[in-house]
Amino acid sequence: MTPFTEKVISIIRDIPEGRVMTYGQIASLAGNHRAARQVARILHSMSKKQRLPWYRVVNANGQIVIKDDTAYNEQILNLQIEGVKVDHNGTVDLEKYRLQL
DNA sequence: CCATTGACTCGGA
DNA sequence: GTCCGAGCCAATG
Repeated sequence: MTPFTEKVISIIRDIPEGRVMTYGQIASLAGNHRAARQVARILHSMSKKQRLPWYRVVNANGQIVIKDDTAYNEQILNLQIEGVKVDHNGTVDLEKYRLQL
């Protein structure tokens, strides 16, 4: 692991309910604003081994972009449970739910 | 160890 | 609004 990875994980764990963050935002906080992809990758691999609210992470457009359909639906479901509205495109209102720092 | 991949992002046309 | 190209770098094989 790298400090970057751990930082990303801790940041994600701190995302409160009903809020979301973008990959780029997290990457930036973790030290590399260009490591958005790694953030995504970390989620992909870590979510299998740890409990992370990975579903609170969306891309820069507030849209859920994920290949695995099962996880995709799961993400939307979890967000809705927390009160985040997701439209039929799998997009959330960033202006409203994005966690500002 | 080297090569490929990818839940991304940004800027330009 | 769209499409394209390039950057970035950890994880995987």
